[in-house]
Amino acid sequence: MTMKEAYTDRFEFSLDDKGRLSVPVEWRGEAFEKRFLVMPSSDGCLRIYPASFLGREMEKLSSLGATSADARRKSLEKLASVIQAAEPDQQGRIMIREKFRQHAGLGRQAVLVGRLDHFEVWDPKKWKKIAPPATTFEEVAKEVGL
Amino acid sequence: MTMKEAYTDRFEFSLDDKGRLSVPVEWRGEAFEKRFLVMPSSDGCLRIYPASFLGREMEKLSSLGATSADARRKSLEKLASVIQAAEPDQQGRIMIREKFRQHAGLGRQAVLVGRLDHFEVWDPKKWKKIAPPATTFEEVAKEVGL
DNA sequence: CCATTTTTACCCACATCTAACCACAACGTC
DNA sequence: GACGTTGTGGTTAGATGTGGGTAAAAATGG
Repeated sequence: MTMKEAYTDRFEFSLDDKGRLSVPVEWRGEAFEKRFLVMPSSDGCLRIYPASFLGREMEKLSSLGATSADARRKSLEKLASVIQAAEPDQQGRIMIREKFRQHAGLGRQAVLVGRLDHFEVWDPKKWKKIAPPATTFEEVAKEVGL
Repeated sequence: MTMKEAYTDRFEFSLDDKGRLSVPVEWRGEAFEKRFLVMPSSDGCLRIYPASFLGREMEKLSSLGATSADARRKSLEKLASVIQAAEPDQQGRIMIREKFRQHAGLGRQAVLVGRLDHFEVWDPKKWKKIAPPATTFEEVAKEVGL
């Protein structure tokens, strides 16, 4: 797998009454994909992956034993039923359906959090509650063993 | 792993009110990367790594068992959310967002400290307090056993 | 099948911010 | 001195985030 560029940093942007959300210019380069999948997350945010995510998952299926692939396929099919595809308009915004905004409790503001191969969208209040209080390099280095 | 060139020496440069900081010409050669990751450090400075750092870490993930990769991924994702990517302008300066300047307590001056595969950015006052007093080659040679 | 309402995509407008450009003093080299 | 480089500071054209209008498309309902 070739990694091009990673989603990093945090941004706070506004959602207009049409449900449009700007994707930060930092995540718009040639190395980034221009099509996304919006999925509800169990921790109360939205996870937004590059569209190629599904293709990769489906490829993984074919390199799996028939029995274990079957269970995975069922799970993926379940996931597919709650995924919204989204493509930015010419201003770089993606439209997030109301169903999804509701899931994340989104109002007029949203926090976008970079997570390497994808990013998350949070309601600012929720984010403040669950955000780690100043993540640092050393903290993670210890956990990961750099 | 191919080591190209190492970040060495110390420099004191100024930060303008736009948050721009010159990268020393000593660290600008062809052998150095032209894209950086700015990360907050727990000792109150900023750690600045070549951008390839993240790519290498992500590749390590894919060559790991699914279970142990999961915990590592979570940690790396946490780190990603507090990383700012930065690219020098045509004068060789990188823009450091206010969020990060605040973390390091940076004013109009900054000390840049070479750390082999990365460098650190310090507020001059903080640096004076923690700076090691005049290390010499022989001293370190004894410790390391050169 | 057509009429009506709702939704969506495209376009334009605009304030703010950024990045490219220019300028220049300090320094070092030839 | 003439020249180029480096660090530093401003100016400005263009990009960016945001809002709204409108026409096309889709959904809904006879």
